[in-house]
Amino acid sequence: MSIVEEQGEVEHISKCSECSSRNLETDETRGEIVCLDCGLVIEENAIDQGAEWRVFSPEQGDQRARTGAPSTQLLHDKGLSTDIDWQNKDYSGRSISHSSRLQYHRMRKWQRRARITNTHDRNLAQALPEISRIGNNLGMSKNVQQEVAAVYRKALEKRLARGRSIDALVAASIYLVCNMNKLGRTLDEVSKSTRVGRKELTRCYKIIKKELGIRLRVNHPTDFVSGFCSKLGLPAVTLSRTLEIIESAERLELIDGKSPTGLAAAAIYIAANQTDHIRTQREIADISSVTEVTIRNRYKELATSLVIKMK
DNA sequence: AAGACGAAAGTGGTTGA
DNA sequence: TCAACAACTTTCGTCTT
Repeated sequence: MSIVEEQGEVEHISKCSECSSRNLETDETRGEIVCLDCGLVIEENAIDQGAEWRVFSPEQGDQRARTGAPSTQLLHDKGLSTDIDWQNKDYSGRSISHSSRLQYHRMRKWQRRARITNTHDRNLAQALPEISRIGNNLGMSKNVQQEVAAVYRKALEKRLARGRSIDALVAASIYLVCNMNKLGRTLDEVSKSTRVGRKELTRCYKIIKKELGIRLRVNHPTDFVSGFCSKLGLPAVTLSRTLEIIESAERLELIDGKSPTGLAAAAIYIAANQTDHIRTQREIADISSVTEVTIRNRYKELATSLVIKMK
């Protein structure tokens, strides 16, 4: 047995809690662990605990290892500033004299002040914890949160914070990164967990996207399918049937101009019906942020074009 | 009674002049 | 900047199971 196995990995998930299958897949950009047999999302905010560099031999490991935590976008100074220890001890652990103590006290005070100097830093110091908080709330991995922080920094450099609330800019950065990584988070989800209204959110989102010159592929219905199926507790058969339906819809050019969430919801409605895991239009509407009416219209359209008979 | 259906009116976003 | 337009939502009465 190797050393790694002996130590064991804390809380390592090896089995699906639903069907006990060991056929699991880890999606690191999404921060999700998914069961390939029943489609259940077992872990939503998995954190990538590995090192960010790769090692092919023990010597390389020694060479590449370094002291301190890796630099992070999630601290306003990227975790690179100096800390003055709070204990009044010298390097060998002995207490220091009264006059030195006063001197260190003054140094600590100025160090604290010097860290956050300008409005730029102050803004970051407020925004970055917010990104972590909301990111965790939405089940985003640390990697993705870092990406959000990087986008936010760029937005700040372009002076986009002028006259806008920090909250709105944070929310927009989050939504943008979600779209960049095809994480399938809806506008509503982001809006709800950030206290930023839809209108303000889309406004900021567009501005950042334009100013940073970010081009995105338009959201595709398939981006939402696994998330929706999981929320509805649907098995893998239904999931794959849904994907088939969307694929054929795409061939018949029924996709363009329609909302991807609506299409995903309708395809799921049909697939659930066909695979005997029936869900009502209401149930699907609730989790997909589209109305029953839209699901109805879409699924009627799909059913007639694809010649599908419902039970 | 629950779920599905469809009509009608209203809303917000996109496009093109 | 404004009007036209398609997609979508809300609301509500009716039908089906």
